[in-house]
Amino acid sequence: IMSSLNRHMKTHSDEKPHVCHLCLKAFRTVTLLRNHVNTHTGTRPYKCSDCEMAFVTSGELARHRRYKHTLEKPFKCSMCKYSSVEASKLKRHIRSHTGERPYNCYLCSYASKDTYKLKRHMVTHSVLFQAWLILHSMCLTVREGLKKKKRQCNIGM
DNA sequence: TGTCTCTAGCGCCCCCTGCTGGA
DNA sequence: TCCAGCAGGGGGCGCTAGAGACA
Repeated sequence: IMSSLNRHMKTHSDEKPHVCHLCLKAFRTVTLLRNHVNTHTGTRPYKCSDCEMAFVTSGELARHRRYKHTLEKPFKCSMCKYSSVEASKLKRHIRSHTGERPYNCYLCSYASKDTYKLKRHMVTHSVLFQAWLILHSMCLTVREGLKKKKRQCNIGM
């Protein structure tokens, strides 16, 4: 019990002795640091047994498996038939029942139910909107090119 | 005591769909 | 009527943090 308490107390301190040598970000535990470093190196030790996907953490793999393979959706809406793999998705869904819009645009009366919608909306205010569109279409072009290259590689193998 | 593992949570991006206003 | 722009709803993954389990 005391060791659990001691460990919990550490979460209230800013002590993060484990530092990433690649980006200098600090972490509380070695495991967190290792996971973080894996995101730099692309190391994904948790491989899905049913497809080609691989992940940095076991949690990500478990979630992927629920989304793609087991189709298990433990979070159920009490007001309708909607169910979700993740609690946060259910939370977002419930806002469509309650009408809650916590994310306000500071330039107009628009308010959004989630952060990304607000971000997307903000683009319509921006003088850089056109630039964004150009960049976005360039990104899509590059992505399509990479996909094509990947497909060619797979055919080649 | 340190590490692994699970769960929770926030964030980002994307897709599909429906509505609306202008051509 | 068609089309572009925009917002709503939701799927899927990236990453971090806290806490239980275990060697």
